Amino acid sequence: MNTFEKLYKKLKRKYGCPKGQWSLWCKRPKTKKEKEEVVMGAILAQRTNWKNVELALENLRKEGVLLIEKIYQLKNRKKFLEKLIRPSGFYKQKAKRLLKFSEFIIKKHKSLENFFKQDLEICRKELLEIYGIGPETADSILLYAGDLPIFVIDEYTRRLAKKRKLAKKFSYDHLQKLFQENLPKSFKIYQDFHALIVMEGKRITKRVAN
DNA sequence: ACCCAGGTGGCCC
DNA sequence: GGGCCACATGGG
Repeated sequence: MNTFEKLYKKLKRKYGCPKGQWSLWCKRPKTKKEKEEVVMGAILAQRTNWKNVELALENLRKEGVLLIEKIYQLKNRKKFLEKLIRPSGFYKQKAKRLLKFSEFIIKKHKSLENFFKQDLEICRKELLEIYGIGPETADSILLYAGDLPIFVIDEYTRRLAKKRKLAKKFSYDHLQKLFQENLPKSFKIYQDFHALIVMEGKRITKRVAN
């Protein structure tokens, strides 16, 4: 067993099953509706506290628009969408991003399901071409909504890699390659491992703050 | 009254 | 390829 696998086992023993947000994100299989909720969450979570994302998701749910098709229909009611997602911060940008994403899915692929029928590489390339979708958001969507084997690199992963000296370079592509080369190519392991890294990261942040 | 949080795009060199 | 900035809210 290599360093990465050992770390995974260790965190797994420490935290057990994914909790909170991760109980949905790591759920298998997910319904169509749940997958769409994961996508919205991934966009709203950019540079924001998960607690604030939940407030925004709750507003969308109450209005019955926590679906890609429904968001697309709000294209002429941008102010309304902005109001709903306000708690997640950067709400004007994020409203634009949700609309751009929905427009892409509906116009080009009809549904999220159809979109995921393509090869992983094609899916990723198309996601990165959408305004407001960078590598982390794209990979979160592929891994947690699409159940596709691609490892997500975020700030917590980067910090952990530095702390444990898992790498010499810490660019997104390099770290992603490193994690993937040292783990079995399994979306289930990638989903769990990344969730565990975030759970561990939050615990440490909290401890330092106290 | 600060400071922080799963990023991204635009601009500059 | 990398550095700096804007974007905005809720909670400690």
